[in-house]
Amino acid sequence: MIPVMTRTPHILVVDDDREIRRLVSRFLAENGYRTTEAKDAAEAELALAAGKFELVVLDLMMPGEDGLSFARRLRARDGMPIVMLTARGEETDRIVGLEIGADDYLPKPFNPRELLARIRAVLRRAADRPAPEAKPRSFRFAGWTLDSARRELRRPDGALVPTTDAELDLLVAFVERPQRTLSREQLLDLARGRQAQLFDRSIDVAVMRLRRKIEPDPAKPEIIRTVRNGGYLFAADVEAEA
Amino acid sequence: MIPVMTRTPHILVVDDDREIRRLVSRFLAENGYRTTEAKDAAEAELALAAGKFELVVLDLMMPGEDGLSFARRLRARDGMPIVMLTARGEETDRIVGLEIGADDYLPKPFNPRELLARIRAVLRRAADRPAPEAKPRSFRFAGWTLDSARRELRRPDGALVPTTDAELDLLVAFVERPQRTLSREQLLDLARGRQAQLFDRSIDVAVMRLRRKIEPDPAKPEIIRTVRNGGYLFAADVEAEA
DNA sequence: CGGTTTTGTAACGCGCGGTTACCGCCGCTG
DNA sequence: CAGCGGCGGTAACCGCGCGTTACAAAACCG
Repeated sequence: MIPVMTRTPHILVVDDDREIRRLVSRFLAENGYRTTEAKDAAEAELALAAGKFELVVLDLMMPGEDGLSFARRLRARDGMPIVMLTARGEETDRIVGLEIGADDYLPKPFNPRELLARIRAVLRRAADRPAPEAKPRSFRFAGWTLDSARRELRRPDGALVPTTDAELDLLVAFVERPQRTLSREQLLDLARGRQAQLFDRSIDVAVMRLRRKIEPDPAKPEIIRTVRNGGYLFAADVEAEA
Repeated sequence: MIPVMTRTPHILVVDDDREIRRLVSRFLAENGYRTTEAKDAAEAELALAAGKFELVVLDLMMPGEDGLSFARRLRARDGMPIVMLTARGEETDRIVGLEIGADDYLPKPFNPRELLARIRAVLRRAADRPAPEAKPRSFRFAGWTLDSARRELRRPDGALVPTTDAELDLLVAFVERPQRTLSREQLLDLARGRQAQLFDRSIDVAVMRLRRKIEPDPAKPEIIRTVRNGGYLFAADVEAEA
Protein backbone atom coordinates (compact mmCIF):
# COMPACT_ATOMS: atom_id res chain seq x y z
CA MET A 1 0.00 0.00 0.00
CA ILE A 2 3.06 2.21 -0.04
CA PRO A 3 2.81 4.52 -3.03
CA VAL A 4 5.72 4.24 -5.41
CA MET A 5 7.79 7.27 -4.65
CA THR A 6 8.82 8.85 -7.90
CA ARG A 7 10.70 12.06 -8.28
CA THR A 8 8.89 15.30 -8.98
CA PRO A 9 7.28 14.93 -12.40
CA HIS A 10 8.91 17.02 -15.09
CA ILE A 11 6.48 18.65 -17.49
CA LEU A 12 7.25 20.13 -20.88
CA VAL A 13 5.04 23.08 -21.80
CA VAL A 14 4.84 23.66 -25.54
CA ASP A 15 3.00 26.76 -26.74
CA ASP A 16 3.94 29.45 -29.21
CA ASP A 17 2.23 32.12 -27.11
CA ARG A 18 4.88 33.27 -24.68
CA GLU A 19 2.26 34.60 -22.28
CA ILE A 20 0.35 31.39 -21.92
CA ARG A 21 3.52 29.34 -21.84
CA ARG A 22 4.91 31.21 -18.88
CA LEU A 23 1.57 31.35 -17.11
CA VAL A 24 1.13 27.61 -17.34
CA SER A 25 4.72 26.94 -16.48
CA ARG A 26 4.66 29.13 -13.39
CA PHE A 27 1.36 27.77 -12.21
CA LEU A 28 2.60 24.19 -12.49
CA ALA A 29 5.84 25.11 -10.76
CA GLU A 30 3.83 26.60 -7.89
CA ASN A 31 2.04 23.31 -7.58
CA GLY A 32 5.10 21.20 -7.19
CA TYR A 33 6.04 20.27 -10.74
CA ARG A 34 9.29 20.92 -12.51
CA THR A 35 8.70 22.56 -15.86
CA THR A 36 10.50 23.35 -19.06
CA GLU A 37 9.19 25.58 -21.82
CA ALA A 38 9.34 25.22 -25.58
CA LYS A 39 7.85 27.53 -28.19
CA ASP A 40 7.46 24.99 -30.99
CA ALA A 41 7.91 21.35 -31.97
CA ALA A 42 11.56 21.83 -32.83
CA GLU A 43 12.40 23.31 -29.45
CA ALA A 44 10.34 20.64 -27.79
CA GLU A 45 12.38 17.93 -29.49
CA LEU A 46 15.56 19.47 -28.20
CA ALA A 47 14.20 19.59 -24.66
CA LEU A 48 13.01 15.99 -24.88
CA ALA A 49 16.40 14.85 -26.11
CA ALA A 50 18.13 16.73 -23.30
CA GLY A 51 16.00 15.70 -20.34
CA LYS A 52 13.49 13.24 -19.04
CA PHE A 53 9.84 14.26 -19.02
CA GLU A 54 6.74 12.67 -17.58
CA LEU A 55 4.19 14.65 -19.54
CA VAL A 56 3.81 17.21 -22.32
CA VAL A 57 1.30 20.06 -22.29
CA LEU A 58 0.88 20.87 -25.93
CA ASP A 59 -0.83 23.68 -27.80
CA LEU A 60 -2.74 22.46 -30.80
CA MET A 61 -2.11 25.50 -32.99
CA MET A 62 1.55 26.21 -33.55
CA PRO A 63 3.78 27.59 -36.26
CA GLY A 64 5.94 25.00 -37.95
CA GLU A 65 4.91 21.44 -37.29
CA ASP A 66 1.44 21.59 -35.81
CA GLY A 67 0.48 20.10 -32.47
CA LEU A 68 -1.47 17.25 -33.96
CA SER A 69 1.30 15.70 -35.97
CA PHE A 70 3.79 16.36 -33.20
CA ALA A 71 1.50 14.62 -30.71
CA ARG A 72 1.09 11.67 -33.02
CA ARG A 73 4.84 11.32 -33.31
CA LEU A 74 5.44 11.71 -29.59
CA ARG A 75 2.90 9.11 -28.77
CA ALA A 76 4.06 6.59 -31.30
CA ARG A 77 7.69 6.97 -30.36
CA ASP A 78 7.75 7.38 -26.60
CA GLY A 79 4.20 6.73 -25.48
CA MET A 80 4.48 10.14 -23.86
CA PRO A 81 1.41 11.30 -21.94
CA ILE A 82 -0.05 14.40 -23.59
CA VAL A 83 -2.52 17.05 -22.50
CA MET A 84 -3.58 19.22 -25.41
CA LEU A 85 -4.61 22.84 -25.27
CA THR A 86 -7.03 23.97 -27.94
CA ALA A 87 -8.56 27.31 -28.86
CA ARG A 88 -12.28 27.29 -28.21
CA GLY A 89 -14.46 26.28 -31.11
CA GLU A 90 -12.02 23.89 -32.70
CA GLU A 91 -14.54 21.17 -32.10
CA THR A 92 -13.35 18.93 -34.88
CA ASP A 93 -9.70 19.24 -33.92
CA ARG A 94 -10.53 18.51 -30.33
CA ILE A 95 -12.16 15.29 -31.33
CA VAL A 96 -9.35 14.38 -33.66
CA GLY A 97 -6.92 15.19 -30.87
CA LEU A 98 -8.46 12.63 -28.62
CA GLU A 99 -8.68 10.11 -31.41
CA ILE A 100 -5.06 10.28 -32.39
CA GLY A 101 -3.97 9.69 -28.87
CA ALA A 102 -3.73 12.74 -26.70
CA ASP A 103 -4.59 11.64 -23.18
CA ASP A 104 -6.72 14.64 -22.56
CA TYR A 105 -7.38 18.12 -23.86
CA LEU A 106 -8.47 21.43 -22.47
CA PRO A 107 -10.25 24.17 -24.41
CA LYS A 108 -8.82 27.67 -23.96
CA PRO A 109 -9.43 29.70 -21.97
CA PHE A 110 -9.10 27.19 -19.18
CA ASN A 111 -9.19 27.21 -15.45
CA PRO A 112 -5.66 26.54 -14.16
CA ARG A 113 -7.03 24.35 -11.39
CA GLU A 114 -8.65 22.20 -14.03
CA LEU A 115 -5.42 21.88 -15.95
CA LEU A 116 -3.84 20.72 -12.74
CA ALA A 117 -6.56 18.15 -12.18
CA ARG A 118 -6.18 16.81 -15.69
CA ILE A 119 -2.43 16.61 -15.43
CA ARG A 120 -2.76 14.70 -12.17
CA ALA A 121 -5.28 12.33 -13.71
CA VAL A 122 -3.14 11.68 -16.77
CA LEU A 123 -0.03 11.15 -14.68
CA ARG A 124 -1.88 8.76 -12.43
CA ARG A 125 -3.03 6.76 -15.44
CA ALA A 126 0.42 6.84 -16.90
CA ALA A 127 1.79 5.44 -13.66
CA ASP A 128 -0.48 2.43 -14.09
CA ARG A 129 0.99 1.92 -17.51
CA PRO A 130 4.46 0.48 -17.78
CA ALA A 131 6.73 3.50 -17.80
CA PRO A 132 8.14 4.10 -21.28
CA GLU A 133 11.68 4.61 -20.05
CA ALA A 134 11.47 1.50 -17.91
CA LYS A 135 10.44 -0.47 -20.96
CA PRO A 136 12.53 -3.61 -21.09
CA ARG A 137 14.79 -4.10 -24.08
CA SER A 138 15.54 -7.78 -23.80
CA PHE A 139 13.14 -10.67 -23.52
CA ARG A 140 13.61 -14.39 -22.94
CA PHE A 141 10.94 -16.94 -23.73
CA ALA A 142 11.05 -20.70 -24.32
CA GLY A 143 14.82 -20.49 -24.54
CA TRP A 144 14.77 -17.78 -27.19
CA THR A 145 16.19 -14.30 -26.71
CA LEU A 146 14.76 -11.17 -28.25
CA ASP A 147 16.65 -7.90 -28.13
CA SER A 148 14.14 -5.28 -29.16
CA ALA A 149 16.62 -2.40 -29.21
CA ARG A 150 19.16 -4.25 -31.32
CA ARG A 151 16.35 -5.92 -33.19
CA GLU A 152 17.86 -9.36 -32.94
CA LEU A 153 16.31 -12.73 -32.32
CA ARG A 154 18.42 -15.65 -31.11
CA ARG A 155 17.55 -19.30 -30.94
CA PRO A 156 18.10 -21.33 -27.75
CA ASP A 157 21.48 -22.40 -29.17
CA GLY A 158 22.47 -18.75 -29.56
CA ALA A 159 22.26 -18.64 -33.32
CA LEU A 160 20.91 -15.43 -34.83
CA VAL A 161 17.67 -15.94 -36.73
CA PRO A 162 17.10 -13.67 -39.73
CA THR A 163 13.91 -11.80 -39.05
CA THR A 164 11.94 -9.33 -41.17
CA ASP A 165 10.80 -6.04 -39.68
CA ALA A 166 7.16 -7.04 -39.62
CA GLU A 167 7.95 -10.30 -37.89
CA LEU A 168 10.07 -8.62 -35.28
CA ASP A 169 7.60 -5.83 -34.60
CA LEU A 170 4.89 -8.39 -34.14
CA LEU A 171 7.01 -10.47 -31.81
CA VAL A 172 7.83 -7.42 -29.70
CA ALA A 173 4.14 -6.60 -29.41
CA PHE A 174 3.57 -10.14 -28.18
CA VAL A 175 6.41 -10.45 -25.66
CA GLU A 176 5.50 -7.11 -24.11
CA ARG A 177 2.01 -8.47 -23.42
CA PRO A 178 2.28 -12.17 -22.70
CA GLN A 179 -0.68 -14.24 -21.58
CA ARG A 180 -3.12 -11.71 -22.94
CA THR A 181 -5.44 -12.28 -25.81
CA LEU A 182 -4.69 -9.58 -28.36
CA SER A 183 -7.17 -8.78 -31.11
CA ARG A 184 -6.00 -8.45 -34.69
CA GLU A 185 -6.89 -4.80 -34.46
CA GLN A 186 -4.64 -4.31 -31.44
CA LEU A 187 -1.82 -6.27 -32.98
CA LEU A 188 -2.01 -4.33 -36.20
CA ASP A 189 -1.92 -1.10 -34.25
CA LEU A 190 0.91 -2.21 -31.97
CA ALA A 191 3.07 -3.88 -34.59
CA ARG A 192 2.38 -1.91 -37.73
CA GLY A 193 0.79 1.27 -36.41
CA ARG A 194 -2.07 0.91 -38.83
CA GLN A 195 -5.82 0.74 -38.73
CA ALA A 196 -7.35 -2.48 -39.94
CA GLN A 197 -9.21 -2.43 -43.20
CA LEU A 198 -12.17 -4.53 -44.13
CA PHE A 199 -11.09 -8.15 -44.59
CA ASP A 200 -7.58 -7.32 -43.41
CA ARG A 201 -5.78 -10.62 -42.93
CA SER A 202 -2.24 -9.33 -42.79
CA ILE A 203 -1.87 -10.18 -39.11
CA ASP A 204 -2.90 -13.74 -39.74
CA VAL A 205 -0.23 -14.19 -42.35
CA ALA A 206 2.38 -12.41 -40.25
CA VAL A 207 1.59 -14.70 -37.33
CA MET A 208 1.93 -17.75 -39.53
CA ARG A 209 5.31 -16.63 -40.82
CA LEU A 210 6.49 -15.90 -37.31
CA ARG A 211 5.31 -19.29 -36.13
CA ARG A 212 7.37 -20.97 -38.81
CA LYS A 213 10.45 -19.42 -37.28
CA ILE A 214 9.86 -19.84 -33.56
CA GLU A 215 7.45 -22.72 -33.05
CA PRO A 216 8.93 -26.18 -32.52
CA ASP A 217 6.04 -27.54 -34.55
CA PRO A 218 4.32 -24.75 -36.51
CA ALA A 219 1.41 -27.06 -37.21
CA LYS A 220 0.71 -27.27 -33.46
CA PRO A 221 1.58 -23.80 -32.20
CA GLU A 222 2.29 -23.58 -28.49
CA ILE A 223 3.96 -20.20 -28.15
CA ILE A 224 1.57 -18.09 -30.21
CA ARG A 225 -1.86 -19.58 -29.85
CA THR A 226 -5.00 -18.73 -31.77
CA VAL A 227 -8.05 -17.57 -29.86
CA ARG A 228 -11.01 -18.08 -32.11
CA ASN A 229 -13.09 -14.92 -32.42
CA GLY A 230 -10.55 -13.22 -30.19
CA GLY A 231 -7.17 -12.91 -31.83
CA TYR A 232 -3.87 -14.36 -30.71
CA LEU A 233 -2.26 -15.14 -27.38
CA PHE A 234 1.43 -15.31 -26.51
CA ALA A 235 1.33 -18.27 -24.18
CA ALA A 236 5.01 -18.75 -23.32
CA ASP A 237 6.47 -17.30 -20.13
CA VAL A 238 8.40 -14.13 -20.82
CA GLU A 239 11.28 -12.88 -18.75
CA ALA A 240 11.97 -9.21 -19.43
CA GLU A 241 15.24 -7.40 -18.75
CA ALA A 242 16.17 -3.77 -19.06
CA MET B 1 -10.85 2.05 -44.37
CA ILE B 2 -13.44 0.61 -42.02
CA PRO B 3 -11.75 -0.72 -38.91
CA VAL B 4 -12.43 -4.36 -38.20
CA MET B 5 -14.31 -4.62 -34.93
CA THR B 6 -13.33 -7.66 -32.95
CA ARG B 7 -15.86 -7.86 -30.18
CA THR B 8 -18.54 -5.22 -29.95
CA PRO B 9 -17.86 -3.37 -26.71
CA HIS B 10 -20.71 -3.48 -24.24
CA ILE B 11 -21.42 -0.17 -22.53
CA LEU B 12 -23.47 0.42 -19.41
CA VAL B 13 -25.32 3.74 -19.40
CA VAL B 14 -26.21 4.94 -15.90
CA ASP B 15 -28.37 8.03 -15.58
CA ASP B 16 -31.48 8.72 -13.55
CA ASP B 17 -32.92 10.87 -16.34
CA ARG B 18 -34.78 8.43 -18.55
CA GLU B 19 -34.63 10.81 -21.49
CA ILE B 20 -30.86 11.21 -21.47
CA ARG B 21 -30.32 7.55 -20.74
CA ARG B 22 -32.25 6.42 -23.76
CA LEU B 23 -30.76 9.11 -25.96
CA VAL B 24 -27.22 8.12 -25.09
CA SER B 25 -28.00 4.46 -25.30
CA ARG B 26 -29.60 4.74 -28.72
CA PHE B 27 -26.85 6.93 -30.08
CA LEU B 28 -24.18 4.46 -28.96
CA ALA B 29 -26.17 1.57 -30.37
CA GLU B 30 -26.34 3.37 -33.70
CA ASN B 31 -22.60 3.62 -33.62
CA GLY B 32 -21.96 -0.03 -33.19
CA TYR B 33 -21.88 -0.49 -29.43
CA ARG B 34 -24.03 -2.78 -27.39
CA THR B 35 -25.70 -0.93 -24.54
CA THR B 36 -27.54 -1.62 -21.35
CA GLU B 37 -29.33 1.02 -19.29
CA ALA B 38 -29.51 1.49 -15.54
CA LYS B 39 -31.27 4.26 -13.64
CA ASP B 40 -29.16 4.18 -10.50
CA ALA B 41 -26.19 2.56 -8.81
CA ALA B 42 -28.25 -0.37 -7.56
CA GLU B 43 -29.54 -1.21 -11.02
CA ALA B 44 -26.07 -0.75 -12.41
CA GLU B 45 -24.66 -3.29 -9.95
CA LEU B 46 -27.23 -5.83 -11.06
CA ALA B 47 -26.35 -5.29 -14.68
CA LEU B 48 -22.64 -5.57 -13.94
CA ALA B 49 -23.17 -8.83 -12.11
CA ALA B 50 -25.25 -10.20 -14.94
CA GLY B 51 -23.15 -9.21 -17.93
CA LYS B 52 -19.74 -8.25 -19.12
CA PHE B 53 -19.06 -4.59 -19.79
CA GLU B 54 -16.15 -2.73 -21.29
CA LEU B 55 -17.09 0.76 -20.11
CA VAL B 56 -19.57 2.67 -17.96
CA VAL B 57 -21.08 6.02 -18.88
CA LEU B 58 -22.09 7.46 -15.54
CA ASP B 59 -24.11 10.48 -14.51
CA LEU B 60 -22.58 12.34 -11.61
CA MET B 61 -25.84 13.39 -9.97
CA MET B 62 -28.08 10.48 -9.09
CA PRO B 63 -30.60 9.60 -6.39
CA GLY B 64 -29.38 6.98 -3.96
CA GLU B 65 -25.68 6.36 -4.08
CA ASP B 66 -24.19 9.24 -6.02
CA GLY B 67 -22.05 8.87 -9.09
CA LEU B 68 -18.85 9.80 -7.36
CA SER B 69 -18.89 7.10 -4.72
CA PHE B 70 -20.15 4.58 -7.23
CA ALA B 71 -17.34 5.45 -9.61
CA ARG B 72 -14.79 5.15 -6.85
CA ARG B 73 -16.07 1.70 -5.97
CA LEU B 74 -16.23 0.54 -9.59
CA ARG B 75 -12.73 1.64 -10.23
CA ALA B 76 -11.27 0.14 -7.10
CA ARG B 77 -13.01 -3.18 -7.59
CA ASP B 78 -12.95 -3.84 -11.32
CA GLY B 79 -10.73 -1.15 -12.79
CA MET B 80 -13.72 -0.40 -14.97
CA PRO B 81 -13.24 2.41 -17.50
CA ILE B 82 -15.61 5.27 -16.71
CA VAL B 83 -16.82 8.29 -18.63
CA MET B 84 -18.67 10.71 -16.38
CA LEU B 85 -21.48 13.04 -17.35
CA THR B 86 -21.81 16.20 -15.30
CA ALA B 87 -24.28 19.06 -15.30
CA ARG B 88 -22.67 22.28 -16.42
CA GLY B 89 -21.26 24.44 -13.67
CA GLU B 90 -20.32 21.66 -11.31
CA GLU B 91 -16.73 22.74 -11.71
CA THR B 92 -15.55 21.34 -8.43
CA ASP B 93 -17.23 18.02 -8.94
CA ARG B 94 -15.79 17.77 -12.41
CA ILE B 95 -12.33 18.12 -11.04
CA VAL B 96 -12.98 15.70 -8.24
CA GLY B 97 -14.42 13.30 -10.80
CA LEU B 98 -11.17 13.18 -12.67
CA GLU B 99 -9.16 12.93 -9.51
CA ILE B 100 -10.95 9.96 -8.05
CA GLY B 101 -10.47 8.04 -11.20
CA ALA B 102 -13.00 8.58 -13.92
CA ASP B 103 -11.17 8.14 -17.20
CA ASP B 104 -12.85 11.14 -18.68
CA TYR B 105 -15.84 13.35 -18.16
CA LEU B 106 -18.19 15.37 -20.31
CA PRO B 107 -20.14 18.42 -19.18
CA LYS B 108 -23.82 18.44 -20.15
CA PRO B 109 -25.14 19.37 -22.56
CA PHE B 110 -22.68 17.51 -24.70
CA ASN B 111 -22.17 16.84 -28.36
CA PRO B 112 -22.91 13.16 -29.01
CA ARG B 113 -20.00 12.94 -31.43
CA GLU B 114 -17.72 14.09 -28.68
CA LEU B 115 -19.05 11.48 -26.30
CA LEU B 116 -18.27 8.93 -28.99
CA ALA B 117 -14.74 10.24 -29.42
CA ARG B 118 -14.11 10.10 -25.68
CA ILE B 119 -15.50 6.63 -25.37
CA ARG B 120 -13.25 5.47 -28.19
CA ALA B 121 -10.23 7.11 -26.60
CA VAL B 122 -10.94 5.58 -23.20
CA LEU B 123 -11.55 2.14 -24.68
CA ARG B 124 -8.34 2.34 -26.63
CA ARG B 125 -6.39 3.20 -23.50
CA ALA B 126 -8.16 0.50 -21.52
CA ALA B 127 -7.24 -2.09 -24.12
CA ASP B 128 -3.60 -1.31 -23.61
CA ARG B 129 -3.82 -1.43 -19.84
CA PRO B 130 -3.16 -4.81 -18.30
CA ALA B 131 -6.44 -6.53 -17.50
CA PRO B 132 -7.97 -5.62 -14.11
CA GLU B 133 -5.23 -6.56 -11.67
CA ALA B 134 -7.42 -7.98 -8.97
CA LYS B 135 -8.97 -10.55 -11.28
CA PRO B 136 -7.71 -14.03 -10.49
CA ARG B 137 -6.21 -15.97 -13.35
CA SER B 138 -5.99 -19.46 -11.96
CA PHE B 139 -8.84 -21.58 -10.67
CA ARG B 140 -9.00 -25.02 -9.04
CA PHE B 141 -12.16 -27.08 -8.85
CA ALA B 142 -12.78 -30.80 -8.32
CA GLY B 143 -9.09 -31.42 -8.85
CA TRP B 144 -9.02 -29.60 -12.19
CA THR B 145 -6.94 -26.51 -12.85
CA LEU B 146 -7.95 -23.71 -15.17
CA ASP B 147 -5.48 -20.98 -16.15
CA SER B 148 -7.59 -18.26 -17.71
CA ALA B 149 -4.67 -16.09 -18.85
CA ARG B 150 -2.89 -18.94 -20.55
CA ARG B 151 -6.17 -20.47 -21.59
CA GLU B 152 -5.26 -23.94 -20.43
CA LEU B 153 -7.26 -26.61 -18.68
CA ARG B 154 -5.54 -29.42 -16.79
CA ARG B 155 -7.01 -32.65 -15.46
CA PRO B 156 -6.40 -33.76 -11.86
CA ASP B 157 -3.46 -35.82 -13.12
CA GLY B 158 -1.93 -32.70 -14.63
CA ALA B 159 -2.58 -33.62 -18.25
CA LEU B 160 -3.52 -30.78 -20.58
CA VAL B 161 -7.02 -31.15 -21.98
CA PRO B 162 -7.53 -29.85 -25.50
CA THR B 163 -10.26 -27.26 -25.21
CA THR B 164 -11.98 -25.20 -27.85
CA ASP B 165 -12.18 -21.47 -27.31
CA ALA B 166 -15.93 -21.48 -26.80
CA GLU B 167 -15.66 -24.20 -24.19
CA LEU B 168 -12.94 -22.37 -22.35
CA ASP B 169 -14.73 -19.03 -22.38
CA LEU B 170 -17.79 -20.70 -20.96
CA LEU B 171 -15.80 -22.45 -18.26
CA VAL B 172 -14.15 -19.17 -17.25
CA ALA B 173 -17.57 -17.56 -16.95
CA PHE B 174 -18.61 -20.39 -14.64
CA VAL B 175 -15.59 -20.57 -12.35
CA GLU B 176 -15.65 -16.81 -11.85
CA ARG B 177 -19.21 -17.15 -10.52
CA PRO B 178 -19.53 -20.50 -8.76
CA GLN B 179 -22.60 -21.56 -6.75
CA ARG B 180 -24.74 -19.10 -8.64
CA THR B 181 -27.48 -19.86 -11.08
CA LEU B 182 -26.59 -18.19 -14.34
CA SER B 183 -29.22 -17.69 -17.01
CA ARG B 184 -28.49 -18.64 -20.59
CA GLU B 185 -28.64 -14.97 -21.42
CA GLN B 186 -25.97 -14.12 -18.85
CA LEU B 187 -23.77 -16.99 -19.92
CA LEU B 188 -24.03 -16.01 -23.55
CA ASP B 189 -23.02 -12.48 -22.69
CA LEU B 190 -20.20 -13.48 -20.37
CA ALA B 191 -18.76 -16.21 -22.54
CA ARG B 192 -19.46 -15.08 -26.06
CA GLY B 193 -20.26 -11.39 -25.65
CA ARG B 194 -23.46 -11.76 -27.58
CA GLN B 195 -27.11 -11.03 -27.09
CA ALA B 196 -29.39 -14.02 -27.16
CA GLN B 197 -31.77 -14.28 -30.04
CA LEU B 198 -35.08 -16.04 -30.18
CA PHE B 199 -34.74 -19.79 -29.60
CA ASP B 200 -31.00 -19.48 -28.99
CA ARG B 201 -29.78 -22.86 -27.79
CA SER B 202 -26.09 -22.36 -28.29
CA ILE B 203 -25.38 -22.28 -24.56
CA ASP B 204 -27.12 -25.61 -24.06
CA VAL B 205 -24.94 -27.17 -26.70
CA ALA B 206 -21.82 -25.55 -25.34
CA VAL B 207 -22.62 -26.79 -21.84
CA MET B 208 -23.11 -30.30 -23.16
CA ARG B 209 -19.79 -30.26 -24.97
CA LEU B 210 -18.05 -28.92 -21.89
CA ARG B 211 -19.64 -31.55 -19.66
CA ARG B 212 -18.27 -34.27 -21.90
CA LYS B 213 -14.80 -33.03 -21.12
CA ILE B 214 -14.97 -32.31 -17.40
CA GLU B 215 -17.77 -34.39 -15.90
CA PRO B 216 -16.86 -37.82 -14.52
CA ASP B 217 -20.19 -39.05 -15.86
CA PRO B 218 -21.61 -36.57 -18.40
CA ALA B 219 -24.98 -38.29 -18.17
CA LYS B 220 -25.16 -37.38 -14.47
CA PRO B 221 -23.57 -33.96 -14.32
CA GLU B 222 -22.31 -32.91 -10.90
CA ILE B 223 -20.06 -29.96 -11.67
CA ILE B 224 -22.32 -28.03 -14.04
CA ARG B 225 -25.87 -28.59 -12.89
CA THR B 226 -28.98 -27.70 -14.83
CA VAL B 227 -31.46 -25.39 -13.15
CA ARG B 228 -34.77 -25.90 -14.81
CA ASN B 229 -36.24 -22.63 -16.06
CA GLY B 230 -33.22 -20.90 -14.60
CA GLY B 231 -30.11 -21.79 -16.49
CA TYR B 232 -27.00 -23.52 -15.22
CA LEU B 233 -25.10 -23.61 -11.96
CA PHE B 234 -21.44 -24.34 -11.38
CA ALA B 235 -21.74 -26.53 -8.29
CA ALA B 236 -18.12 -27.45 -7.59
CA ASP B 237 -16.09 -25.51 -5.04
CA VAL B 238 -13.74 -23.10 -6.75
CA GLU B 239 -10.45 -21.91 -5.36
CA ALA B 240 -9.20 -18.80 -7.14
CA GLU B 241 -5.60 -17.64 -7.23
CA ALA B 242 -4.00 -14.52 -8.63
C1' DC C 1 16.14 1.40 -62.81
C1' DG C 2 16.18 -3.88 -62.59
C1' DG C 3 16.42 -7.46 -59.43
C1' DT C 4 15.50 -9.09 -54.87
C1' DT C 5 13.29 -9.32 -50.60
C1' DT C 6 9.48 -8.25 -47.82
C1' DT C 7 4.65 -7.49 -47.05
C1' DG C 8 -0.16 -7.53 -48.26
C1' DT C 9 -4.13 -9.85 -50.75
C1' DA C 10 -6.84 -13.51 -52.82
C1' DA C 11 -8.36 -18.08 -52.74
C1' DC C 12 -9.33 -22.52 -50.92
C1' DG C 13 -10.13 -26.11 -47.45
C1' DC C 14 -10.83 -27.63 -42.71
C1' DG C 15 -12.93 -27.72 -38.41
C1' DC C 16 -15.20 -24.95 -34.65
C1' DG C 17 -19.33 -23.60 -33.09
C1' DG C 18 -24.21 -21.93 -33.98
C1' DT C 19 -28.60 -23.66 -35.62
C1' DT C 20 -32.06 -26.84 -36.04
C1' DA C 21 -34.75 -30.89 -35.26
C1' DC C 22 -35.98 -34.60 -32.63
C1' DC C 23 -36.59 -37.22 -28.57
C1' DG C 24 -36.72 -38.37 -23.76
C1' DC C 25 -37.88 -36.86 -19.37
C1' DC C 26 -39.67 -34.07 -15.82
C1' DG C 27 -43.38 -32.04 -13.55
C1' DC C 28 -48.01 -30.43 -13.60
C1' DT C 29 -52.91 -31.58 -13.84
C1' DG C 30 -57.01 -33.96 -12.87
C1' DC D 1 -51.21 -42.55 -11.77
C1' DA D 2 -51.86 -41.64 -16.67
C1' DG D 3 -51.61 -38.15 -20.09
C1' DC D 4 -49.62 -34.05 -21.75
C1' DG D 5 -46.95 -29.95 -22.51
C1' DG D 6 -42.65 -27.96 -22.35
C1' DC D 7 -37.81 -27.95 -21.13
C1' DG D 8 -33.32 -29.64 -21.93
C1' DG D 9 -29.95 -33.22 -24.09
C1' DT D 10 -28.17 -34.68 -28.25
C1' DA D 11 -26.92 -35.42 -33.13
C1' DA D 12 -26.39 -33.60 -37.54
C1' DC D 13 -25.80 -30.03 -40.55
C1' DC D 14 -23.46 -26.07 -42.31
C1' DG D 15 -21.68 -21.22 -42.28
C1' DC D 16 -17.76 -18.82 -41.24
C1' DG D 17 -13.29 -17.96 -38.93
C1' DC D 18 -8.73 -19.27 -39.54
C1' DG D 19 -4.46 -21.72 -41.62
C1' DT D 20 -2.19 -22.10 -45.59
C1' DT D 21 -0.51 -21.40 -50.18
C1' DA D 22 0.15 -18.67 -54.28
C1' DC D 23 0.71 -14.51 -56.17
C1' DA D 24 0.85 -9.39 -56.58
C1' DA D 25 2.41 -5.09 -54.87
C1' DA D 26 5.62 -2.46 -52.43
C1' DA D 27 9.96 -1.56 -50.41
C1' DC D 28 14.66 -2.03 -50.59
C1' DC D 29 19.25 -1.95 -52.72
C1' DG D 30 22.76 -1.56 -55.59
